[in-house]
Amino acid sequence: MTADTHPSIGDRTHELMAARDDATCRVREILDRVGDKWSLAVVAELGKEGRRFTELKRAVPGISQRMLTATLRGLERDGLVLRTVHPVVPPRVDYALTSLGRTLLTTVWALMDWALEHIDDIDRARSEYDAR
Amino acid sequence: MTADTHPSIGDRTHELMAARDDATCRVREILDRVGDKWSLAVVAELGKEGRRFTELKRAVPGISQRMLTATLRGLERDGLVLRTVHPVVPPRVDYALTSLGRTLLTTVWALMDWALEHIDDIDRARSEYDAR
DNA sequence: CTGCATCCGCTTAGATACTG
DNA sequence: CAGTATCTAAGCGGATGCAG
Repeated sequence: MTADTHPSIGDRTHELMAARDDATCRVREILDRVGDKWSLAVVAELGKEGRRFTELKRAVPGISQRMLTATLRGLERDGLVLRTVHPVVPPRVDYALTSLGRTLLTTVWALMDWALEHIDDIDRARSEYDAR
Repeated sequence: MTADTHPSIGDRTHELMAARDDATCRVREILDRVGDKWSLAVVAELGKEGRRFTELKRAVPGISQRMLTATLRGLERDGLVLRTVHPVVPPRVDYALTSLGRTLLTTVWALMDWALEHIDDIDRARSEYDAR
């Protein structure tokens, strides 16, 4: 299957681009993890402080139980969120960002800054485009 | 940031969190724009240099004509990509990042750095989680 | 309280064929 | 070369009911 049928691009260029292509690929993986509908909101919420399940549900408007559970599971699986179960009745489960999760939060804030800085430009571009 | 020392949810806390909630919301908008399956790869590709349609199709493995068109339209609509049509036969259309698009690229690179730096941690966390 | 199981509609995106 | 149009399959996510 893997036949070298793409000699169109020069070898040197290919090598030089390899690192960045790889990075692009990795970023896709990252975006696949945090780019879904709810992960970012949950991470941002947990960035404020650790929360319980129901607190999170209240804090993230519009999220369903099902999606909150799924989102937390995914984040926990990726080592971004720590889940702590207290063996009491009624059940109590605390969620908090891990150190890895906090480094992500920092990076995400950079994206937030970009968003806040340029959202107006994008909205304007959109309006102009849609006007045609 | 939060001068309020009480962790209870009150009006002041709500106000103080409004800015960050808003930022979270904005980032969701941004992620809705660039967080799809192909936008980032296309932006990264255009970050190297301007490209023609078919060149991009070759440069982004796996993308279909349909999705490349849709992705480029979206990026153009948001003012991130400039589309230049040359009235010649056969048709020639060049795509390039706008200055706004380049600022995004810079931010995306920050995310790339994070990805490259922590992807191993995530993979490890995943493996450990899946082992259970 | 904190989930899991099920059903189901909607959106997304891949494949394919066609056009200027 | 650079798209558009149509069909279809897969997956996301919402609502609801049940359980430990």
